[in-house]
Amino acid sequence: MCGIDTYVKMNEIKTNEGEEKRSLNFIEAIVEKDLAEGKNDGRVQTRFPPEPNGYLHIGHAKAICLDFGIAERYNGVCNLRFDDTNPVKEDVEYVDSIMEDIKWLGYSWNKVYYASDYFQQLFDFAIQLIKEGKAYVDEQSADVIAKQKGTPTQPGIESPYRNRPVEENLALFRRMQAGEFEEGRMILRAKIDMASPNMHFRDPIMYRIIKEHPHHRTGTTWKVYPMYDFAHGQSDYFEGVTHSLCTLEFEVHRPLYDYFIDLLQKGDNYRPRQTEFNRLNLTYTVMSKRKLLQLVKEGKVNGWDDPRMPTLGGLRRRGYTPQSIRNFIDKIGYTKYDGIIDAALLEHAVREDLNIKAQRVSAVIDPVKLIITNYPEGQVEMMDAVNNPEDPAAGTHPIAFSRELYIERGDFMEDAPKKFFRLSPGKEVRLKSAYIIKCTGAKKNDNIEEIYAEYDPATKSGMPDSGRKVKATLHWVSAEHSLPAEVRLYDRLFTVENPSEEKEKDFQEFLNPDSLVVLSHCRVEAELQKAKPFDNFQFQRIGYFNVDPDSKDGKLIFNRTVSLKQSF
RNA sequence: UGUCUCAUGGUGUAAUGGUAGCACAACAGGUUUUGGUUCUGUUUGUUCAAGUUCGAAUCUUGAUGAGACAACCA
Repeated sequence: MCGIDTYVKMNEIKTNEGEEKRSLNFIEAIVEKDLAEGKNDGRVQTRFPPEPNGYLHIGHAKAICLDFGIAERYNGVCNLRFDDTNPVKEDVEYVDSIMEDIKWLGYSWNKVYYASDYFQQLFDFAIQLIKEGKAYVDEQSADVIAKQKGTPTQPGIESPYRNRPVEENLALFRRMQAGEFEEGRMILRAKIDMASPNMHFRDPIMYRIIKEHPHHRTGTTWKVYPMYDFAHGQSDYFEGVTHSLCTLEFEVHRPLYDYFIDLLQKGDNYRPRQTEFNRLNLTYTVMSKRKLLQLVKEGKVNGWDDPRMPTLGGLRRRGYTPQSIRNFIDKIGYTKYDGIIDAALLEHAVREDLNIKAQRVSAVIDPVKLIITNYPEGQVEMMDAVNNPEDPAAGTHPIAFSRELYIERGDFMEDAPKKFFRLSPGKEVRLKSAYIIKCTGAKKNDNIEEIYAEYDPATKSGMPDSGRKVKATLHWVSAEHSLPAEVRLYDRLFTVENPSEEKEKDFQEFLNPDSLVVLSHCRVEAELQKAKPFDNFQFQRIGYFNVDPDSKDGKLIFNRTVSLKQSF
């Protein structure tokens, strides 16, 4: 059995010359060692093996980047294989979405396989094992079998059907496939060791009967379906996978993986090996597919791509770029340590990516009117607004300036404390891309209704006299020339800090009812009329937003990707 | 009274037996037509104990702690 002994010390690894200098993760180290030892004829092949029973989430992205990344790095191939051995849970809808999400992330597979392609081969292999006396048909109920299995600390006991004659097993298994028995009536088990300290060796189930749910690809051809443990390793072997990468919870399955491969292998210079890495855990984030499915089914969210979901579709609608997700995965690395990643790291990754890409536009989320009392009524000036200060080549776009503007309610204070740099009576600020103004007062009626200011014509952006320093710069839109829009600020869907907490309680306790806040009546600059779904923008000083694909004729909806590091 | 796996700042991740580094987070300061960005700096770490060694995060032994495993799920 391998374990720590497969871990390769860095000093045994020689990196190719000219290659960027970065330390190998432990899986790359294993691959390089295998290559150096001439294993598998120098071939590297991986696979990404999702079960088509849900949408891919950020945790899958970690596996995808590894599976495809390893293949890319070592000139190998990575195939997509749908692990569709349980028709009860699976659907073509998921097959399609999974392929789309992988493509969106920027990866392409060599071939698409389905575990169901191997149903005949697996069936034949099962027959072989029965003939060799290594498998038997058990007619006990699930309940009884579970009890006989023992516990992790207590050995199990053997089934009375364990020593059934080979011919009887063979006949029964064939009759199972012929559809002669009801679901749950009997199963095929491997005859291994009911006293093994590894629970998975206590005569694991190889096949069960499923008749009431047709398979999404094979229809009703099959009445018996292989279990994961009897399908996965063999599928790897049939395909020629050399490095079967999976998450830590499959560690205990590896001896069984090896057991079946041993029985299958034909003594060539090839053998698939399973290596486990740590699954992604994110603070505040529920990643369990079962629970995400529940949220969808109970209508707690609007589908799998609801922007509050940690699915790739949800992140996409929220405005995350594929590059930002790949950068994030790259930062967190692969180890065998089961930790929890701070969601701030994911947010940093998208900020970093969007900062260099996103166009800056003006939007006023909570508008209050600002009147420039000394600006001629009816006059309109087109100002040049910088598209992206991080990218001079991005150019500028025009934005209309007029006598009546909107600014953020929060950018004005009647009685400003010392640390408040923005607008208050008697104080000067710059209006971004426009003039320096001085506040002369405000009309109040419970709330501030209008703010008054005078502009200094000599301070127009870009003019010689415009260099005067003021403490703050505000964003604004022209009242007449701006558009109404809807903005959705998403908070965290879950308030759980540690994913292990959710195991203890009903995860719905962690649902945050305020996770979706719709702000209507916001005003955005007219430039945004040109925006297309999924376009990313940085709203000045507010955060990163993307255009929601739900936007309909003229009605703009923006989802917040992430707020700026600090905003006031 | 099981088997397997893991343990490096608050979080994650590096380090041929030889200066414990990087990123995020936090804090402080410079630049700035947005309190953003950017730049600089600061704080915080090898679970414990014994051993081997000139020298241990790294090797050995023993503790301790954490996770996984008892679906006719994957």
